[in-house]
Amino acid sequence: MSTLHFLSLPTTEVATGLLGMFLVHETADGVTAGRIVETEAYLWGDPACHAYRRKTARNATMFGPPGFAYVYQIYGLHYCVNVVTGPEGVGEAVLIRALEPVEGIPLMQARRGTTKLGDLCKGPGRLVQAMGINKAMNGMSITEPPFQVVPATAYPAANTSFRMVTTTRIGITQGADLPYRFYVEGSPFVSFPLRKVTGEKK
DNA sequence: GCTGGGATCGCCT
DNA sequence: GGCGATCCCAGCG
Repeated sequence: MSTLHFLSLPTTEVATGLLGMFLVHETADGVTAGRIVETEAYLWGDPACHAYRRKTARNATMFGPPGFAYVYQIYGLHYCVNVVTGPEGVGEAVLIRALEPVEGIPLMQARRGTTKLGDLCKGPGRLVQAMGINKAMNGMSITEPPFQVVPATAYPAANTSFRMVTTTRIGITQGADLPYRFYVEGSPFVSFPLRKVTGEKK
């Protein structure tokens, strides 16, 4: 199954399936890559979803076809990156919340201003900074270079089995009880391991 | 045309 | 664990 085909699956399947896959960004400064260890799904009809009310200039990317990056600014100073899912016309996406640093760690350290491995990509704003993602990348394809999601098979050394934990999402007020957050059990790179756990599988 | 709130982070205690 | 930084835009008028 191609990456684009995978990203065309229902949003919660994409959110869970992205765990263990890799996010790769090639820039003039070098390549950075990380294993996705934490995601959140934002669905149609979900009050926490940016596309809940209607299509606007800010959330327009979410209404486009799947396989593109939705980058937005939060709290005036941080950025978050999502993978757009759902068919064109439907505003759904998966927020990437944490990565395990895999490639280009010195570059991540320089961008983040810290050498501590556990602080490089733990949290949506941090991973955006570590990967060199910026708001100009809103609407960019996330299935081909220089910015792409790649299957775990691309990094066999880091392709280890894991169990998935399902919890409620972080930092939202609307839809706070919905079980749409997923992470790799036991990973030290997950942003908030302790949270209301609603399920576990895989 | 104004106002308030938000899918966060880092520094302080 | 608490709080300040700081900006885009939706909602209302």
